[in-house]
Amino acid sequence: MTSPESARRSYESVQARRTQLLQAAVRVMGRIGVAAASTRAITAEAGLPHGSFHYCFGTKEKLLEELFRLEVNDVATQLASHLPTSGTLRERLELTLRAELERVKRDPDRQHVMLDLTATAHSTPALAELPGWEHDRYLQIVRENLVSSAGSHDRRAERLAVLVVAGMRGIVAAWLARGPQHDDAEAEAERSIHDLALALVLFEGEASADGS
Amino acid sequence: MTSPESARRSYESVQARRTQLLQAAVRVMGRIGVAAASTRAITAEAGLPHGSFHYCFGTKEKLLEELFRLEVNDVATQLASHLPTSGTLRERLELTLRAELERVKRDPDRQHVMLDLTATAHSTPALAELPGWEHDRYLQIVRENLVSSAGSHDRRAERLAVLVVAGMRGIVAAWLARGPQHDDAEAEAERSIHDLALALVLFEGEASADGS
DNA sequence: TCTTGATTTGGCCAGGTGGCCAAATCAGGA
DNA sequence: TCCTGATTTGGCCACCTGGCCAAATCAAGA
Repeated sequence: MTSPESARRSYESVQARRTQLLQAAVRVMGRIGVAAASTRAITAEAGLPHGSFHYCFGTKEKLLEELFRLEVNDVATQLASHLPTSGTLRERLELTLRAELERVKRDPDRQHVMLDLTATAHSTPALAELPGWEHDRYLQIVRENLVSSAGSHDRRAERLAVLVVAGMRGIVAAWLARGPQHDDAEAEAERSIHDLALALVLFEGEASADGS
Repeated sequence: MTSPESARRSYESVQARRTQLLQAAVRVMGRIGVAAASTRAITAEAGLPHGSFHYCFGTKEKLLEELFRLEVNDVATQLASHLPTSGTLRERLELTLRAELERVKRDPDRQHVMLDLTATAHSTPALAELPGWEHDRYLQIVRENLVSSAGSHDRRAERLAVLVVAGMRGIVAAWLARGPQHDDAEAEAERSIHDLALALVLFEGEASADGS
């Protein structure tokens, strides 16, 4: 009976459909950008009819918000799971920065989607608070690692964490700007990580001696 | 004869109309984002009829490319004009970073437009090379200043410049993520600049002693 | 004066957009 | 068994999008 063209889809929970759409969204956004990823483009990528979009999310803004939160959580999880707990401060800083760069290199389009989502959120009132939340998220993870692993004071770890996150962002942005196929980009990023880790270690040493 | 509603616009050169549209574009993009800035929204902001858009630019992509180049040139000019030529390395680094932060604080929407344009360019084949060109532009300016002003070797200045630009990007991004009205953002950015300048000076000192 | 070319303008087009809905379909408990 | 609520689906809507064009208007040189 179930001939191919008249085959009706088996029923799934709304949650299952939601995750399908979210995964399809990040794929298609990585290919054509956030702005060009229409509700129809997303449902088509997921192999679902257009009507399912409104049924599962109601509004495109809802999809964007949920996608942003999911992606940030995923990045935060990967970041947290690669934080080193032993070694010198310099080694730990290098490993942290390198792990983040490796994550971006593993799937550059995904990071492009994150940056595109952040830009979109900035000019969307309902999503305007998300970039701040995202930044605080990364900051907290790095700070707590520095406190628990280096045993430094909260105040000192905070200042160091801010520089780590800022440098991380800048190094990743530079690598992305050059493009994944650019050869020099990788070497420059590696050198930046090496140099930044050294600079931060020297800064930490200087600061722990002096009280500034 | 020239009754208000039938008053025809006085003729201007295409270039004049182009700059009108470009200025209107950056205004409206700062308000509603790059993606939402349609050709009609831009012409309306400029007080021109819709047809003038195609007459002046032909394609929206052309407007985007020209706008990107203009904005990058403007940022680069402001950056170059505020580069210090005297003082200790630490003072010069602080001034450079602070000048860039002040530029962003002077008109945050403009920086949002830049980031949004960069994200858009990444998923637009015709504009894909612009982000790399932008990054190299800033890098070159900072590097040349370090060479001429600090007299350091090209190789050393290059590595320092990369860290300066990366840190600059990260600090500005952090400030923007918090939002212009957030009080703590300003203090944190100032502290980051202070700390980063110190870290880079220590790095430079260490590197000039050792040969790594 | 006439003519040539640049500029202005409003309207037109095919196509895409987000959102919505009612009818069809199904799963599972009463 | 029937029935209630969840799910699916295709089509509909008003609106907006980028691009285009021909007629109207004007400036300035021949």
